[in-house]
Amino acid sequence: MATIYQVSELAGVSLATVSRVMNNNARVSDATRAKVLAAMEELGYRPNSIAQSLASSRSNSIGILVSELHGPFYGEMLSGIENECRRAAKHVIIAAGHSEEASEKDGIEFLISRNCDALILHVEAVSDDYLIKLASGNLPIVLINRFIPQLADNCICLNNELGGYLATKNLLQQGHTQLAYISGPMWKSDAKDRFAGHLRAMAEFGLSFNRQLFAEGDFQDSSGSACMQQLLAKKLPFTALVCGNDEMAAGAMEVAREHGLQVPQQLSIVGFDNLILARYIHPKLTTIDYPIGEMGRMAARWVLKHIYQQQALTLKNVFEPVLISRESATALSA
Amino acid sequence: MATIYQVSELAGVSLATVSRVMNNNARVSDATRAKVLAAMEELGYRPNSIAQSLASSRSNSIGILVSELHGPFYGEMLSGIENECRRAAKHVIIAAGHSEEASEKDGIEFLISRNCDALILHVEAVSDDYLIKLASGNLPIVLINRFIPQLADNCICLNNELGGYLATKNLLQQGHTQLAYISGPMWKSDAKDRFAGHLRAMAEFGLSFNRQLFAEGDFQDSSGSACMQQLLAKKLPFTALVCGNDEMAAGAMEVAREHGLQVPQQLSIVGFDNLILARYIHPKLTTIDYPIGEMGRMAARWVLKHIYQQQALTLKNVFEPVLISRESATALSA
DNA sequence: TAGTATGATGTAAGCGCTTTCATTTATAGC
DNA sequence: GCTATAAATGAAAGCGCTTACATCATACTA
Repeated sequence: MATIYQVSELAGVSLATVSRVMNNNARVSDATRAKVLAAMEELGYRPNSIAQSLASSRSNSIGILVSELHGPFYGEMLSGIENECRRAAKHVIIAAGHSEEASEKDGIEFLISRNCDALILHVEAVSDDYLIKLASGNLPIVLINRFIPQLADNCICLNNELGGYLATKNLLQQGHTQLAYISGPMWKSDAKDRFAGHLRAMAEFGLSFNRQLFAEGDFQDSSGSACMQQLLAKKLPFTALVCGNDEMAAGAMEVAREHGLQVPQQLSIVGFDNLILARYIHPKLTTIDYPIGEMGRMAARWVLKHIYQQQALTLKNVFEPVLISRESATALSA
Repeated sequence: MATIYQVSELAGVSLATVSRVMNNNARVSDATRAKVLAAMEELGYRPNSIAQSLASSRSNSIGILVSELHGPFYGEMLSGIENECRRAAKHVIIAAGHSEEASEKDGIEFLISRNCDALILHVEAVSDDYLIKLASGNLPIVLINRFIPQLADNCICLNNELGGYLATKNLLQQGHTQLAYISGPMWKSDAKDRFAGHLRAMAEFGLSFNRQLFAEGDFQDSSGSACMQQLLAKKLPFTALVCGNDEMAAGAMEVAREHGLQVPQQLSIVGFDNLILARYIHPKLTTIDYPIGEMGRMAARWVLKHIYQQQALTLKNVFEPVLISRESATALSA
């Protein structure tokens, strides 16, 4: 592999000049630039990014921490980030946190030791204080799907409350009055916010929340099934079900089917996230769109703008969810 | 951030000694080692991986190229790889190739410029020759889901032919004799191999292949739907359908439903890959398991063994698929 | 006891770049 | 043509490590 030294020799200029044309910041005459470029071409020169990093104390890499690499959600997010970074010739280093405090901290440590220029984190288990302290260091971080007032500018999130509101309102507008709710784990802020939105919509329609028709799952499809079993076991009537996410909705729908309930004729179901699977299950799931790919892209842009000085980019911190109306929720037939 | 120099000063030893205890290869007396460790601890020293890489010309990072970051398939694979690498404190740099030749080459270039110690590639569009040439350089590569005889040792793949055989045989054993086939794009070796397996099973049962009941899609669910439409339009009878992958099976199943065909009572369907979605669609899809996560892990192990000298690891190059029997395929009722 | 392995440590030369500062060369004003 | 100023280029000092190679004790051999 050719080095900058060989290029400089072939072009008949100094190292410094070659470096300048690479980073095309300082002024280099057109003639010299052409010579250097020709030499690079001839040698098939490719800069050694490690050496660049060491010399410039900038690794051009962005650390990403997600809960899991598999599953329908994070892939979308990574895809958005990678896309944006690649264009800017930055690279991503990825670690998984598995929604566990120790593991998340571990992953962050790992990324730090890798000399990332910035971190994009989708963390759930770690405390606000930890993050605030982390952010006060000299390594910039951006948080996806988590809002911490002190770090507001660094947070890219979805208005989960509005999403919960929209999901519920949709059902209410179609005449449903007996709604059940399967929530994600209430210690997660998104689960809590979605539920808050539900409550707001209920109140707006003059309906009171019935604790009997509420169950708390863990965002997995299996817990959707389990919660649905619980709900059904109570023998209380309800004509609509709103779920904290699509996966639990899928699990719940299956149980409904097993109990001979027709969806949506006898039971309307709405999910949240608009995962791919929402289109695959039958009937197709009405849900709330969570533009996670777009949000990943935005996080990457945040970094490009703040760390790599790409001033032209415009940023957006909070995304508004929209209802995706499909087949699983319909008007209540008299 | 403390540097090795400060550690050496505090411990009262030379740089070299500190470096030795970090890499604990050379012999250092226990007393000295303890002093150094204490100094590191006191300073909260963390080695600068960039500097290590430059000095040792080893980046401790492994480049991964997948077709897409999103979607149900690659996430699983990445997860397997990350898992294995993380344990060994290696990191992964990820790029997407989008199943296009230019883009794949581009991604590979990108990874090379990032000084990866090895590459794990899931490529589709690039030619065998290109890969052979690439492999002959000094950057080791391992190929997932692609078999090139000259590079046999570097290939981790699934016996797709056997998978196709198993899928079809399952139907045949249940009494079906009129089978339709929706294939992936025949220029992809996995699609071709799966189809070859289908043919072998058919032949084994003394059945001849009917070109009229064959359609070629692109592995996406929409093409599964389109192919199913074509097949149905021909008005030829068939009681079972084997699909090149789960996504196309899902698309096809939906069209079947729209045409009033009961699955599996009137039409048995089998997919391939055993994606998560296979469990979500209704009826649950009978399919062939593709242990892509395990294969990703194996690719990582290959690298750990060959590049980072972890001799203890045992490797496996070809994986055997197994049939996952669920609800979408049943015996032909007389 | 000198002679020689052997183990523990130190010295210093890079790894391939970036970047400051000094120097040279071109441009302009008079 | 000569100085004042700006633009282009070069020299060289790192960035924080690894790793020959050199050095120095210490332990063993004959």
